[in-house]
Amino acid sequence: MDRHSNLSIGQLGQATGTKVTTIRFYEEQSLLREPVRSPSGRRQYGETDRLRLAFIRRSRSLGFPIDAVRELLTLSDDASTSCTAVDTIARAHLADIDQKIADLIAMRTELVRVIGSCRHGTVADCKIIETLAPRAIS
Amino acid sequence: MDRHSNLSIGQLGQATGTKVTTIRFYEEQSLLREPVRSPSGRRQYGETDRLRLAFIRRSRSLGFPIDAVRELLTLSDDASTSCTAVDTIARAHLADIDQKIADLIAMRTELVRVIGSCRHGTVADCKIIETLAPRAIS
DNA sequence: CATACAATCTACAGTAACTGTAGAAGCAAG
DNA sequence: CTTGCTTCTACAGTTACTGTAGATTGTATG
Repeated sequence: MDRHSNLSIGQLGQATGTKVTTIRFYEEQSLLREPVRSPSGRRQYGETDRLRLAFIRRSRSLGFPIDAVRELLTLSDDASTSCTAVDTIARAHLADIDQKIADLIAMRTELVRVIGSCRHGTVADCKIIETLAPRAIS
Repeated sequence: MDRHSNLSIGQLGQATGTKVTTIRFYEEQSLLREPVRSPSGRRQYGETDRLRLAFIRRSRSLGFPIDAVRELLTLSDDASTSCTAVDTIARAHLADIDQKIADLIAMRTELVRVIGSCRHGTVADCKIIETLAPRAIS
């Protein structure tokens, strides 16, 4: 239908906000199929490729790891798949994100506590260093 | 004073919750000095090493990158350094963490929106896939 | 003492998801 | 024709470890 846009790798990159090297990387990872080549060996892409890459980029921007993106692509290629599989992947990823947020907040809380103890003297009685080192506490 | 504990690398690992390979890695990264060796070439650590490693582990658990830990160690080695340098590193790290949290929360918000649109049909009319792919939206 | 098993040694590959580089070749414009 | 940009392949570097192979050493038991 519409694969006649004939984009160079640079143009595809422009169109999707993707670096050229990253596109080649996705190809190597089999997220993108190997494109048609020009007589001199340059990659030529069409609208289908652009849409697929856009899908990949959007998934990645939501933090889905490459493996999950690969699964999502496979699922989306088969229109009869149950959407439940898609939902499962997305919820697993959400749980991951929640865990990361929780970890970072815990880290942050502790770090703020450490920073708050700084009295801006010399390191000799620096509370930050002391807090980091069990040495000076015990 | 107290460097006569003579710990094997395994014992040092036990004492600080660090894997043996990680300890060797820290040595390679010059976070830990090269320890004394036994006649047969095995590493022997003392209390000073244990404290230094504990400092590293605590810093790492707060998310300080290795380079920052290296700086903190250097600073803490010179008792006359101004604590301000330490404070600066810690605050920079805090800003980093805050940015990461903000990014994750934005991601999460968007992901929840995507997941919420799932009606559990087939992929053919899966809102998650649609949301990921610009194709079906336009 | 012999033997088995655990711990240690060095050196290197693998992880995640790219990014950057080198060196060669193609392509368009002046 | 030359300049300069894009593209090509192939490979190294990033972060902070983790795991593995193959060899050696130390320890405990029979």
